Amino acid sequence: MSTETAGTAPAGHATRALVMSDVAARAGVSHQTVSRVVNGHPNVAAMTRERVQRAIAELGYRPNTAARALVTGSSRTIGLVTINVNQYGPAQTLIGLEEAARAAGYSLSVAILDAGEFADMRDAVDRFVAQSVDAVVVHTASFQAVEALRELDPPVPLVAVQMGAEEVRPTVTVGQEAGARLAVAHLLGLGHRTVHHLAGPAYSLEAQRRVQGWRCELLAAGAPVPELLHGDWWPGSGHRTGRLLAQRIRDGEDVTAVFVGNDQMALGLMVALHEEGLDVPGDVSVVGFDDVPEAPYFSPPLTTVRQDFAELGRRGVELVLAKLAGRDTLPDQVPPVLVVRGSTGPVRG
Amino acid sequence: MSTETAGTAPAGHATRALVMSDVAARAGVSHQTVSRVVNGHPNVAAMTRERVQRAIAELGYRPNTAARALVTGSSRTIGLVTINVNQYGPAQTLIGLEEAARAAGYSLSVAILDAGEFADMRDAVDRFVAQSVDAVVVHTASFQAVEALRELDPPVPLVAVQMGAEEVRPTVTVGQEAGARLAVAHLLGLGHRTVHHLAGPAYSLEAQRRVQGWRCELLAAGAPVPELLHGDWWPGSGHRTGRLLAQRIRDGEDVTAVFVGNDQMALGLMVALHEEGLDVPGDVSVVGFDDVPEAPYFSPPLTTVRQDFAELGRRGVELVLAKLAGRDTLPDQVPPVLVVRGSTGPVRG
DNA sequence: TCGACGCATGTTAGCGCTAACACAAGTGCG
DNA sequence: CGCACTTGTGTTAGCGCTAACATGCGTCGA
Repeated sequence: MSTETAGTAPAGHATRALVMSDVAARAGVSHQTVSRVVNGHPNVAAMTRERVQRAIAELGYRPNTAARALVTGSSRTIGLVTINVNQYGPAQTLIGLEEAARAAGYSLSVAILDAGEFADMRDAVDRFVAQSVDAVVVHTASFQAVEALRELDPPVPLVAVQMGAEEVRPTVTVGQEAGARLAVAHLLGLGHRTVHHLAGPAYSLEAQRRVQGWRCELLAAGAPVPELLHGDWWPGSGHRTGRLLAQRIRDGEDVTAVFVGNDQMALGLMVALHEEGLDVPGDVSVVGFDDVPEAPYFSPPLTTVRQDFAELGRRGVELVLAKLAGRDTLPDQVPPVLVVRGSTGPVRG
Repeated sequence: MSTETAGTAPAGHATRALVMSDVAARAGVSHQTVSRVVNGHPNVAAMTRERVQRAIAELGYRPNTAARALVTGSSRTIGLVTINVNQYGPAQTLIGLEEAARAAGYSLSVAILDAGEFADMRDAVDRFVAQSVDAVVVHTASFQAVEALRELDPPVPLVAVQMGAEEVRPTVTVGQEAGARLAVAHLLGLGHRTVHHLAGPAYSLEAQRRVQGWRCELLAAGAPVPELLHGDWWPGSGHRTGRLLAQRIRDGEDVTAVFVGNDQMALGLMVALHEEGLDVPGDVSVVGFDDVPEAPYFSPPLTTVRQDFAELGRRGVELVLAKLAGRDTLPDQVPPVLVVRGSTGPVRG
């Protein structure tokens, strides 16, 4: 038998040009049979299958993704459009997504947008489509991005993650409103007459959702709704707002509790309050949002709303898989959890 | 002339099956001419080129990446193997990489390893090779990962970023030793007799490099080299070490300056020192590493060594492009910078 | 006993693109 | 004025794989 004629590259690891027919030759079958084995088709004799698998293992063969993508139209890749991966949340979500995608046999291709701009978004999605991705996951939460998404109609499933705009598409979100209400309820429960809110930037849907939750909970409790404050997610804006609030307190305004849109701003805010001679939580209670790993080590340790970002990513992939399998899907929500630490306390009698 | 016969999908955005010959038909040329225009070949008449470009624009055509990859063997994609993207540094580097890659017309495909294990690393690189990536960038710094890399010999350029093992391959790093020496020199310059060091985990090459820098600088200054302490990069381990050091100080040990392997551990450490009634920088000066965005808002604001992670990513791509262009490359270093804030001060007289 | 059927496998076509060659028309030079 | 050479364009082959059809053989019910 001329089965072993493929003896040119036995355990090759330097020059790779292994193709399916190399494996076929070694196993003494046709390339199609190798293809069947690789793809798990049922009608292959057990012995043949084994022989082919051995040949694959011995040669270290991997099917060429491009060829496969060309003929099937699928590259077993998911495209991710995201922003601000330097922030804790998006980074964690990325990890969850990649892990779940890989577990399901998909690769992850990423595009990081500078701003959630229409053109960038469209371009990123177009690129992914040209790459024959099987699905696109969008992880951004600006109004612009949502607008851009509405105009888009890619020929592959598109799922949104943490968009704050559940109506748009199949979406997974952490319940932003629910989280905000948790925070506000906690503070009101401690006896605070009302709760101020330092929100994220106006373009952010997530920020807006948290504002809604904050307002609802206040209204539900019959508490007055103070003027809304805006930051940019970064510590510096929290710091500036802290100074501002301290000034207002000196002016006699009744500020005893602040719900801050994320942990980083909460950090800046608490530092500013300290600098102004105010005690947290003695004078002002502070609640953050996210529960970053550093939060327990802020001074004082930050009470915050935990979002399970990695789970968000995982569910995003689940949603993708469901869509690809043709199953119909409902918007999904990961519930937020309030983590009480030292930055909140009863209102000073 | 039957130039306009491709009138089926004029401004299509729903069902996409646009291929090169659609464009060719619309422009009244052969598909090869379209290919030439798309790829910028010189021998195309200006008028023809323009006509084709108009057809492309009108139809919204994008060449199919898979088909291109199949024939050229290049997918204009860079594969990134990375770890711990939830940490500030790797996340920033990812951003820098993606941005630079996209600017150069490359996509970025990512694999995030749970641990820098041999099998995982090999698997990730193999997957990338099967995907016809043009190059692989490895961003991890464990000994295991470096070992795995040594065994690997992928048929595409492989560049390492921040590996702490410059000898292995073309590499870009932030000067870890230089950064550590900066920190130690700063503290010694403030009059501290010696500097303790809370290092990152033992498996980390970066951590080891910083240890080397710390030790060298101490030896060069003729200062005693205290026992090395190890953490795991996270705030909790900094906190535990802070308690430990406080105990030692109570026991009479001479600890007035600590150089900590990253900012997160420095945060935990400072908090523990406070809890134990010690003042920073009054009793103990602390220097971190990384300069995370929160560092200016720690209590006290953290003196730290800034690494330009995004620049690292950008240079990584530069190195890739250089390799692809056949240019030979030297290991590259991004210089670290000491940022002095409030956590360091002169030794208490 | 024989045709219908199922199973294991082989053969062929073609996914959308680029590379290599083919060819017609124009250009320059001895 | 013809030959080499350039320029613009078309035609053909084939990248590595999967889908669809073809084939050959054993099994079973009528």
